[in-house]
Amino acid sequence: MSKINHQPSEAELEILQILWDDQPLTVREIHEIISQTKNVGYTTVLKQMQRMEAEKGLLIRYKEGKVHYYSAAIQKSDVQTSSLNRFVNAVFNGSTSDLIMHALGNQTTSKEELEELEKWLKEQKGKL
Amino acid sequence: MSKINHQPSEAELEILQILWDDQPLTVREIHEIISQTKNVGYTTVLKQMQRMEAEKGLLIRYKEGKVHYYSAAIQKSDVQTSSLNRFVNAVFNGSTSDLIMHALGNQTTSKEELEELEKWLKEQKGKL
DNA sequence: GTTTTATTACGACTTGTGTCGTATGTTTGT
DNA sequence: ACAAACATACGACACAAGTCGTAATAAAAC
Repeated sequence: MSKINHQPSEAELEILQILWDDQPLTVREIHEIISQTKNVGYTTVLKQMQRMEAEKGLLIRYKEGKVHYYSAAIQKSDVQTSSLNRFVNAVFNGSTSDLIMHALGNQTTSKEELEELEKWLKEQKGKL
Repeated sequence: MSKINHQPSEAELEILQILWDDQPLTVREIHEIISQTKNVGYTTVLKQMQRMEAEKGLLIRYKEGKVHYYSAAIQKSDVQTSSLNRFVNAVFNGSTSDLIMHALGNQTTSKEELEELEKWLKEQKGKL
């Protein structure tokens, strides 16, 4: 479990999520995916990724011919864990159970998610 | 359930949390509480609160003699709900169940907690 | 009533994030 | 070999957040 220096911003998270799903990718590929939901220029995404690579250690890259391929330099679960910690402290006064109650009370929780959660719970109970 | 315009920042949340716990308070009182854990100037907190009152609608205040008393202008649960939504989208790809699994995996989860959660799950499924 | 003290108001600076425009370099098709 | 197409590099700007110094003002102490 490596340490995360600073919370990635939302735009950075968006890029990381895409990469965690499928790595490595070029800037163009990332930009195409982001463009589907957001109106943002190619150089914007490029710059963001360059900063994520050079200034923060969020991405790594290698050159192949003309293009650069990027991958995430940090683990998804590490980012999720540290993000969650910060979040629960800032918004729920550190109370994880409060967070969970709110999360469950939220309408956007789908039936599929509930079932997935049930399955996971059964597994956990088995482990005890 | 009122709409939250923009996610309060971490410093703003810190002030809001203090107020949700005990309202109304003066700038000096808030500053004293924050000073216990953070080294920050009085005018910093003041400015923050002034911006939260005048520019964003996060606080309300009234004058009494020389001092101004501040209160939160938004509900804690509203902020928590909207914050949680943004957060789960940005960090967990919108999957509430992933969030919950991480939250539970973070700490030692007792059998009682798991069963409590199962009960909640059943209730939620009933509501769908 | 004048000085001291507390409180608010205002302006300024710094850093980080998001956003591009333009310049420069590299392939590739002809 | 040259032009068109495409990728990266670099610099710039706007905006928000965090920070504080100093000025102004009001209350309290003398």
